[in-house]
Amino acid sequence: MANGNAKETTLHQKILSDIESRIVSGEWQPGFRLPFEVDLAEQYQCSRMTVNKVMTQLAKSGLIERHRKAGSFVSQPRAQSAVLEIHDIETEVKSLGLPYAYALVQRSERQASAEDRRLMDINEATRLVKLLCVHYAGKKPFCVEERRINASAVPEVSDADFATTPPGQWLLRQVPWSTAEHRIQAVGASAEVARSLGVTKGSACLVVERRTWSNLRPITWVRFTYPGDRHTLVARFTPNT
Amino acid sequence: MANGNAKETTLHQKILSDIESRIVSGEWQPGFRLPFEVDLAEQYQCSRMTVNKVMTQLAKSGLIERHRKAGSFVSQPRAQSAVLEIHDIETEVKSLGLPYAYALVQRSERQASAEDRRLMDINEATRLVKLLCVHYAGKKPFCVEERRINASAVPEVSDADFATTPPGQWLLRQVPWSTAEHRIQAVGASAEVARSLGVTKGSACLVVERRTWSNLRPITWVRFTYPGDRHTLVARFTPNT
DNA sequence: AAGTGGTCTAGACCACGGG
DNA sequence: CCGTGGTCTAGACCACTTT
Repeated sequence: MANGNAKETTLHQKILSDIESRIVSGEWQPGFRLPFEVDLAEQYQCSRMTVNKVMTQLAKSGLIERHRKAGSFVSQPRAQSAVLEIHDIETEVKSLGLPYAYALVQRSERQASAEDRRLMDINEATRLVKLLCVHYAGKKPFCVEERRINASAVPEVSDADFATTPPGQWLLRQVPWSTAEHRIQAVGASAEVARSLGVTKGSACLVVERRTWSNLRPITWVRFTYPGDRHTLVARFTPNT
Repeated sequence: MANGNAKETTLHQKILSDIESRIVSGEWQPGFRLPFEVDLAEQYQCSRMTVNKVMTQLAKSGLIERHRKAGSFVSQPRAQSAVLEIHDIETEVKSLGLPYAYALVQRSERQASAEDRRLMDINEATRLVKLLCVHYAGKKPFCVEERRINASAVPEVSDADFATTPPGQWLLRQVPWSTAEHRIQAVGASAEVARSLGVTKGSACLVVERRTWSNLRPITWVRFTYPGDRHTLVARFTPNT
């Protein structure tokens, strides 16, 4: 049907893509009630568990909604949620085929200021390491990184040398798994950023801010500022998966 | 452990969050080999299928990697993938507590130009409807929408009246399920956009471009331009789900 | 009250891949 | 080879929700 050339291996994958294509092709419109699990099991000559696995997956992906006693229904299409891959800057630069370089511009350590507390949701007793770095692609500045690291949560940061290692990579080793929130905006370059990036003041820049927690503790806040004409974020969405 | 106050209901949920918290807390470091399914089933006093469900989910979320004969291992933390919710503009405006309004500025229909083909991956025989619209939050312009719709794939578009209904909502009803690719950039406002948005020319704007396919056919291309100081995209990431 | 999905079990067979 | 995960089954009981 509307299926490219996916190599169907397992039984539940076949059933999944079969039902999926009926939905995305419009054969089963939003609101349509799908056959019950027992009936599908009969149709596909398999056990109910196998069908259930498929239906559970379809429900998780948002393609159908399920209600006990009522049945399973094709969802009304809703707000799209796209997956945004946030890569490491070094990886990003190298995937462009350009040599990567990094420079630490400034470093300080002190108690959290009011501004810090606003950005990071921490109290004033918290110690912070603040960094300003520039990432280069070839000779050109690729982006500016402003970073705050919670030294109370990650005490090793006080001894860390960020002269050669970008703080993002260092943190990834210190705090393996985390939760993050990203904010994406367009802003005009400040005088300082414009100087670091080699662009004119006020020119459009893409700003990605990230706050990171681990075990519910704030770990780091970072703001990446990219020249607007040199960087694009890409996100993809498919009903599958 | 590091778990907030999630109300654990089912057995596999309990096992899942138990293992999850061991990983995110660092008790099980990246590279650590988890107990085998049979052993976990023994530990939790349940069947292997239940453990398998949990482990499969952990693998899908990227927290662990699994290899036959070798076992299951805590993953090395990789590039973060954050989920970006792309909302309908009307919903977005109303969620800010502001009255929503919409205006169609311009409409045309013709064969695809070279520029159109570059943006949409279509051939020159394709007919396109091109629209220019402005979305308002209260009295202020909220964003400008430039849109191209594939009239060969969605012939009903020729009769559609976009004077009162934004094309996004109309399309959602015509083409219920689709694949989309988003590109996010910062650009300086062009003279035309600046006029429509009531900002100064060259001021930073957030641009979200979306290409949409259904059944592998290109359906629509749209570019939303938001004043940079009035709009932020938010994306969240958690190891769960 | 009845029917549906949600969960769980105790098996089973197979394919992959490390030793 | 043979241990591991991947898949599948044919049951079972329960919770929820609509009737």
